[in-house]
This record gives sequence, C-alpha cells and structure tokens, in this order.
Amino acid sequence: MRKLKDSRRPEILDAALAVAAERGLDGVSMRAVAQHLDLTPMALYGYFRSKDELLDAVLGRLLAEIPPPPADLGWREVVEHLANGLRAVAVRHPSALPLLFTRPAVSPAGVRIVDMVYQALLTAGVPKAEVPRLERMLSTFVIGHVSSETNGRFGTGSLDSLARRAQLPPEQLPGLQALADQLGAPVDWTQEFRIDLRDLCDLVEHLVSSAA
Amino acid sequence: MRKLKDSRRPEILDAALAVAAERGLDGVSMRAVAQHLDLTPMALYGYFRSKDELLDAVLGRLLAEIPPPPADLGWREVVEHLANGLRAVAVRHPSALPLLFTRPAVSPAGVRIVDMVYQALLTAGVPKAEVPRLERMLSTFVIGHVSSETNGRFGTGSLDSLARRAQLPPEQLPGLQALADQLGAPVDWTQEFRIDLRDLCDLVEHLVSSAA
DNA sequence: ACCTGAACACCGTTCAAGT
DNA sequence: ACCTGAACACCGTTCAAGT
Repeated sequence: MRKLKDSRRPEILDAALAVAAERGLDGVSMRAVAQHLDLTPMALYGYFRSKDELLDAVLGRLLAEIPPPPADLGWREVVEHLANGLRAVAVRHPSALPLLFTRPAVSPAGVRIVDMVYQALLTAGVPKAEVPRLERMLSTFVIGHVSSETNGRFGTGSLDSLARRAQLPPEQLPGLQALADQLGAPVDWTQEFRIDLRDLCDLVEHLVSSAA
Repeated sequence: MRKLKDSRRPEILDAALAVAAERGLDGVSMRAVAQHLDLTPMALYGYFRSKDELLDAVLGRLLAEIPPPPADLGWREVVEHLANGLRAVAVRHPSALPLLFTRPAVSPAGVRIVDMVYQALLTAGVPKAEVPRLERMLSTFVIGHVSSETNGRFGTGSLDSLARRAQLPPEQLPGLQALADQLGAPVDWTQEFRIDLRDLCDLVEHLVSSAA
C-alpha cells in the first residue's frame, strides 16, 4: 500500500472532467487523461492507485462543487438548495453523471451533504428512527431524476412510436392510449424536478404531523 | 443497415447474463460472450449491430422477466407487484443492474410496464395531466432504490468511520452525531423498500383527494 | 444462412529503470 | 520525488473470405 502524492491531484481531476466532456465518460481512459496533461499514463499511478480510485475522486470533486446552504435557511430550503445544487452540477458535467449512481459516494463532500440533510430532517421534526430512511429516499429521488433526465431514460414519444416499440397495437396499451394527448408534449424537467421535490417535502411534513 | 438474424438471440442474451454473473458487467465483452457459446466474437455481429445493442437487448430481457400482475388487483397492488417484480429481477441479476439506470428502456417490456402503471394511476383517480409525472417519480424511485442497494450507495457506517471519511471531527457533523445510535445498525432493505413505496402511494392518494 | 481469421486502433496495469 | 518505456493480457469493430 504505497503512499500517494497529491500535489497534482486537482489538475488530474480537471483533466478527467475535460476528457469526459470532450469524448464521453467511456472516453476517460488513463491514457487519454495523461495525454491531456502531457504525461505518460503511468505518471497517474503516482496519484491514484487505479482508474477506479481516480473515478471515485472525480465523483468527490463533483459533490464538492455543490455550494453549502446559507445558515439561516429553513429545512425545506436546505433540502431544495442541495437538490438544486446537485442538479446544477449535473448540468455542468452531464457526461460525468453516471458516476453518481454507479459508485458509493464515500468522499468528504458526500458525507457532509448527508449530515446537512440529517440536520434538516431533524429540525423538521422527523423522529430520529425515520431520518436515515427519508434521507435515502430523498437522495435516491434526486440522483435518480437527474440521472434519468440526463441519459434519456425519460424518453418521450408519440403513442404510435411507443406502440411500435412495444410490438403491440395501440388498443392493447390502454394506459398510453388514454394519455395520447400528453405523450408527445415537451416537458420542462426543471419544473418537474421542483414539483416532485415539493411533493416529497410535503410527504415528510405529513409523516411528522401524523407521528405527533 | 443490414438485416439481423434472430434465431439465436435468446441464447446470446443468456450467455451475456451468465458472463455478467461470473465476471461482472465489466467482464461482458463480445469476446467473452462469444467464447461462452463456442463462437468467434464476430459471429455475434450477425445478431446485434454492436455491443451497445446487445446490452439494450439484455435490459429488455430483464424487464420481460417481470411477471404481469393478475387482472383483479387494485391500483396500489399493481404498482407494488411491478415494483417488487423489478426488485426480484435485481436480486436474480445483481451485476446486470447498472443497465437500468445507464440506458433508456426502449424495449417492448419497458413500454408495457409504463402502460400498466399509467392504467393504475388513472384508476386511482389521478388527473390525466399528472399521470406521466407520477409514473416517472415512481419508476425513478424504484430503479434508484434497487440500484443504490445493489451497488452499495446506501453504505452504512459508524459515526467515527463517517467522520474520518468527511475529514472532519464528529462535532462538526451535528446531524450524524445526533443519530449516532442508528448509524451502525443493519437495515432490512426489503422492508424499507416496501415502506417507501407505501409512502409514495399515499402521496399519490393525497394528490388525488386534494385535487378533487 | 451462418460463421471464421487476420488486422486495426485501442484498453488497464506491472515492472524495472531513469533523473 | 517524479516520471518514462516496454511489455502483457486484454478490448470493439471492419473487412474479406469461407462453407
């Protein structure tokens, strides 16, 4: 377990994000990152033990970009501030986003964010035993929504195109058929994100009042 | 745009899942899948235009494994049936799971599931304009939870270990400190999944009654 | 109709060596 | 302390050919 240098770690993470932006996350190879810095691939192994560790560090850098909420916010505003902060990171670094769901956030920034959400839920009056579960529910939603938006899981399409994909005639898809008008319409994901988050905070409030 | 064969497609998907189970999703290479079938890598290109298309088809096969709900269920039971069905697939094929969040579900099975959830929400009395949003919220939660569980994003740890990771003394993590007792405890993810889903269905019901 | 073989332009990582 | 060079065991994919 050799000791690692850290002098140029930030530079390397920037390079990795730059490569991700240019050629996609799959294009982030040790070779490509090294080339971006005019280094040999092997030079990177002085700073990270493996490509996996490098990617963990990239994720940590992304979470560290979320600005801490001002001290005087109410609990809902704290949750919204952090959620919007993560979404803004996603918008800045869309191609790096799959990292969020494919690896545990073990970075300092990740732990601090969890701590802030715990504080928010406690001041909301959530019973201690329920706090971790609700934090997981909220973070799952936030990461999942942002992730789905970005990689196109929320694909919209007309009834006909969906029916073709389902290899079924529209009559056998009554749910889709009933909503044929909505299906083609463009969606404002920013607004949907806010509304969902409001609903989830309402849910938290409802749990508090029914527990009291 | 050559025409593709489909005689041996199911065999190939089985082989891909077998390779994923043995060597992880990263181990699913065209070469490895081919070898599993005693074929040359190039033989696969008669059935799929690229590795990406093969992985899309694997995702389709996973969703097709979810059993259709019995016809006489209420809307909550339909949602729960499908959610638990997806979770069961995840348990059977843990290493294939990242596919769910990293690519759009454009398969027949995916579209049919969306249709069933739309029907369920409509019979619940959800206004048409809200149905697609709530379907996205539910599916985001379900996929996100299962995905987080499986890849360890829901990592638990003691206050001390988390503080070390945050590179902060415990006193500067008041949220975590207040919940020190809960933090080490093991969690029953199956139960948490059910409770979250119940809460989300309650949310749907609440939206229906406040819209009326 | 179905499959193979050779080749191209890539990977992550180890090891020994250089300044 | 920091970096390089050669090598190993891999990738996805194209193209031309074989039965």
